[in-house]
Amino acid sequence: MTARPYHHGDLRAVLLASAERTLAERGPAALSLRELAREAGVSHAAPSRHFRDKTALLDALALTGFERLTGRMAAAAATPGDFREGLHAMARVYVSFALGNAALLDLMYARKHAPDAPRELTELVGRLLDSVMGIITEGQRTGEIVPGDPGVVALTVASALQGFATLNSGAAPEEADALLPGVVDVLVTGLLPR
Amino acid sequence: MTARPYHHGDLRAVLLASAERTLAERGPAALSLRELAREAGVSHAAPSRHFRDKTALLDALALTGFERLTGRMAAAAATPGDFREGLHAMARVYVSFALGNAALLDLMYARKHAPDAPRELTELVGRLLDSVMGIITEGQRTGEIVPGDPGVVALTVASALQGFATLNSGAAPEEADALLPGVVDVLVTGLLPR
DNA sequence: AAACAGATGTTGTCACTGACTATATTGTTG
DNA sequence: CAACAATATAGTCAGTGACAACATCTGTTT
Repeated sequence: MTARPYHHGDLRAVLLASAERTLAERGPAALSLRELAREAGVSHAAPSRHFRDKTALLDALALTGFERLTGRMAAAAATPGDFREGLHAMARVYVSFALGNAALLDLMYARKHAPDAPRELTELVGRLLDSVMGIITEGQRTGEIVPGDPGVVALTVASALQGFATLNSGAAPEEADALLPGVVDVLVTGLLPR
Repeated sequence: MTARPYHHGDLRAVLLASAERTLAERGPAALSLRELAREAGVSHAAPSRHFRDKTALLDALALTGFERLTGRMAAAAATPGDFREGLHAMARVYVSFALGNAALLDLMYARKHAPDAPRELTELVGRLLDSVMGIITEGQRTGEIVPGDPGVVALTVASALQGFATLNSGAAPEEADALLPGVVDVLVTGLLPR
């Protein structure tokens, strides 16, 4: 059979998958278009047919990352249970994604903040905040959560999750898992004595 | 006088300063040892006398960043006032550094989490957490803060600050300044109604 | 003061990279 | 089947990080 067909057939997807693996295993500096092409068994210029330049590939990678993360967060937000359970569930989802894809998450936010960031990226991040906002407004409706601007409350929660991930990246996952519930509870009850 | 002395005199410091400027203005991808050398007016191989390789320069840069940040945080922690004021002050310091040096902060944490991160980096980050821990234990001593593992409380605060910075990087600084006090207050009072 | 040694800087080179151009092959559609 | 778009190839260019060999400077020791 076709020992090596002229057309790869699925180059774009293969390049993205390969790039994500390299990113996770050897960091962003080790990511080279030419090496990706070699791994895919195509010529060094083939990737340019699917990504105008390296940045375009990174943007596409960041996009897939946000899509997956947003999907998981939306799913976690939709599972039944009281507010506190829901918050812990979302925290687990976010942090487990962040720690399991640390380099990718770095790239995601780095590209999002780039001056030439594509519109889709910022939109997806908005939807991510929406999923947090959802359980906040729901909790406020049932009286389980302090009233006030839900945007600020959601931002506080999202900030804590993202920051926790950044500060614990590189640490052993079990360690982070052990710390997370306590952090979420501090978030829930606040710093002031009750 | 010496039109261009053989010895630059201060190459290491100039390279670091130039690198930080380039990082802030054009991003990490635009950082090239050769360009730094050109800007400093030395040959392309001169930087290797001060930094074994590019990573060593980045590590040194990350180190200076943590030194400055840790210093400012310690100063903020030492200023008098009640707990809530102190917390707001530290939040302002951390976030203003983070937003004013977004690319550098990225680099700082990226290098800290690298498998070959130098020991000094992790030590400095520890001292940074200590400065947060300081006002927490002090607040607990005076009864202004909920008792419990101060490490977990400090981690929650630090996480929220770091995450806030990440989520608001790229936004206008005034916007972040407007949001931060509300976020800190949510952190202080918690999500549960009182 | 002369000699030395170590630090600092230079030139030259290598393999690798991202980007570009021109060309070849394939698949599709009228 | 012929035109056309999509996809891949080969070749090339300037820029890069790393390294090696050599040059110059500076401080110290004798």
